[in-house]
Amino acid sequence: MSATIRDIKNQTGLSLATISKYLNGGNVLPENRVKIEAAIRELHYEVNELARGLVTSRTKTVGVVVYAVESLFNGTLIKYIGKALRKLGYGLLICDSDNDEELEERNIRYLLNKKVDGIIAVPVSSDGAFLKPAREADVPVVLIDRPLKDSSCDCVRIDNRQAALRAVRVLIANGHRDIAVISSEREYTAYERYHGFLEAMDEAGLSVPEEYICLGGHSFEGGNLGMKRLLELSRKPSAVFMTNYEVTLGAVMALNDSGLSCPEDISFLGFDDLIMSHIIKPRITRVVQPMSSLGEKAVELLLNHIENGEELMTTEIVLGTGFMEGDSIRALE
Amino acid sequence: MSATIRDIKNQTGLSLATISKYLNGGNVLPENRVKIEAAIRELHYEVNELARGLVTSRTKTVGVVVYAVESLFNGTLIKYIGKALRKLGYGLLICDSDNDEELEERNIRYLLNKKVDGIIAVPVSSDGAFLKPAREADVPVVLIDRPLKDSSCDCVRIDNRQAALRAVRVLIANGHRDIAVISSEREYTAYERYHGFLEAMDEAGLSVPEEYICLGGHSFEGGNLGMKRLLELSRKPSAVFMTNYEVTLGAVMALNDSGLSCPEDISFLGFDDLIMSHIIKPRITRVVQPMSSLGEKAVELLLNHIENGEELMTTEIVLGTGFMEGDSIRALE
DNA sequence: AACGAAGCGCAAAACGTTTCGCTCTGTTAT
DNA sequence: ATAACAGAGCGAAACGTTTTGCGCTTCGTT
Repeated sequence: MSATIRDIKNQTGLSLATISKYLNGGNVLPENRVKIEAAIRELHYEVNELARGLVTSRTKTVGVVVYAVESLFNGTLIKYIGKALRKLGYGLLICDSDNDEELEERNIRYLLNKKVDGIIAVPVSSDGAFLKPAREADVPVVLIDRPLKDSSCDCVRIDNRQAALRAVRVLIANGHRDIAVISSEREYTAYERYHGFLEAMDEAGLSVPEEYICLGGHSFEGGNLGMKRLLELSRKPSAVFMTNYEVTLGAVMALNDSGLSCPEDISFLGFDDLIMSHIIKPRITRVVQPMSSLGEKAVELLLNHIENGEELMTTEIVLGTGFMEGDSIRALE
Repeated sequence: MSATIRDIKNQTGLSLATISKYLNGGNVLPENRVKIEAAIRELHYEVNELARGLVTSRTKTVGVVVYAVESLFNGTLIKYIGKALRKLGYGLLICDSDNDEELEERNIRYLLNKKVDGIIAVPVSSDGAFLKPAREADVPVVLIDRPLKDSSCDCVRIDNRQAALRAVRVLIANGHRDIAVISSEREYTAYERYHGFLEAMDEAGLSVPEEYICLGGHSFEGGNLGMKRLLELSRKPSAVFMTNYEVTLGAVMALNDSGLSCPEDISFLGFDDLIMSHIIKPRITRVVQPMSSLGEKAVELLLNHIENGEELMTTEIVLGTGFMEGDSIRALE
């Protein structure tokens, strides 16, 4: 069908080795370079990556495993990862784990079978077992957003606890004392942000009544139900901290249903700055993650392993977060 | 590193051909089958897809090109496409065209170079030029959502015009006469839905004043600005039809900013049933697309081409739409 | 008992690259 | 002038599969 390196050989009279050398950036005599380039243009030659991969055992493809591909957080991440990867000539093979640990492990195996050069994951599991096949095959892995329990894998993330701590301080500085939190204990990010909240409260000498703590899951439902519960309390909090995008949305919806309004009746502090945050009224004051950097740094880290084979030790990159002021926090007295 | 078919050969004493035949589902003597299976288990053998691909020129990988990977519509589609594909042993290589026709064409070329067996696209372009390289390489393509101008490529989509027509009829049946539309003329889907709207109005003998027609783009901004303009009119419409998800969101936000409310002051008819629709209050009455079927049918169609080489003629699958009642339409008697 | 067909196995040739070890040419340092 | 050496090219062997054509058995039929 399409031209092969052998056709170039026939056309130029050079050997396969020389042409291959040219293709891979080696030095060839200027006259030969000209010949080869002419032949390539003429025959529309393109390297067959499959054949190349077979001998180099490198496919210029990385696998990306996410817990849910339709989540905006992951979609945004995938966009940046893809962009960075393509710039370097790599493609990305996507796998959706559907929040299922078993599927996640199968995905890893699948990608290894496809001979990806590396894997980037936003994992479901926090326990490294699912990465065992990758380690055995010596394929580098970089995690985003969620490190392993034992930190035994490279990871790019934010300092969730610190980000939450600082944000909650703002709430306190605005005079709020009765602050509730809607989060979860299961997911790593949720747990950290929740504990950042507790730390801020503790630091300010404020106590958090049991009923102000809603750990119903880092999901739309979690946020929705949590908020409903809070609004039914006889002594309502003056402010609520919601620890991710979905929870924030769910909570906003619950508020809308209740007839109360923000920030008049209750103040909101949210997390993540994805599309929705702009359209909701009032604009939620929130912690924002550096989405593009998360993706780019992960790619950078992974390619260091792939191309330079850096095996030194596992590195963890912690990026700074931003804070976006909205109109959802009312200053008390 | 890992075991090859040659190791199986040594272990079993059979020839490569026999083992290969077994691997590909051919008939082998029961005793040999047992030997091979034992060896495979023992050596943890797995087919090297690269080598297989080199000789069969099939990679069991399909390329997916979308105009924007972070869009919820595409993310949802990718989830279903991926699921269907994996069931059949195929993987998916994702490319984001970033709404850029030139990048879209480069993406196609890239995928061909990666030797994908087929391509599924939610295209930016409506002109088939970008598919030329795929046609030349004889790689099947299936489009989703947006057919080509000349219908020269397989496509899975809904009947946009019909869906809009029916939906707008509901508005009219509720007593609305002064109906505005926020849409676009550039994108195929927008254009069709807009014309479905016009058809419904025409059918009912209603005229649409110029200023009720906002064609500012199928985007969040388009919806937002369109709605703002409508709300500034001295004679406001009693209802507005918004022709996709982003437009709907933008319009809802504009309404929120205005102090008016839905459905008391104005009625809404939206399009697409993605997460957001649930959290917005009031719940928008809307047209819903069969997201999972769109993805699954596209995969089915593509695999027909890949595995059976069906070349008959281009087929177009048109799926039915649903209608989700919300509380955003006020009945004017 | 002979014969053709069917079933199964084998060796070898592909697929399109990269890489290894070698030769050749020409240049620099002694 | 010569030894040493760097630069560039070459042929051949690899990478791990599938596929093709052919030969051997075995079985059922006449």
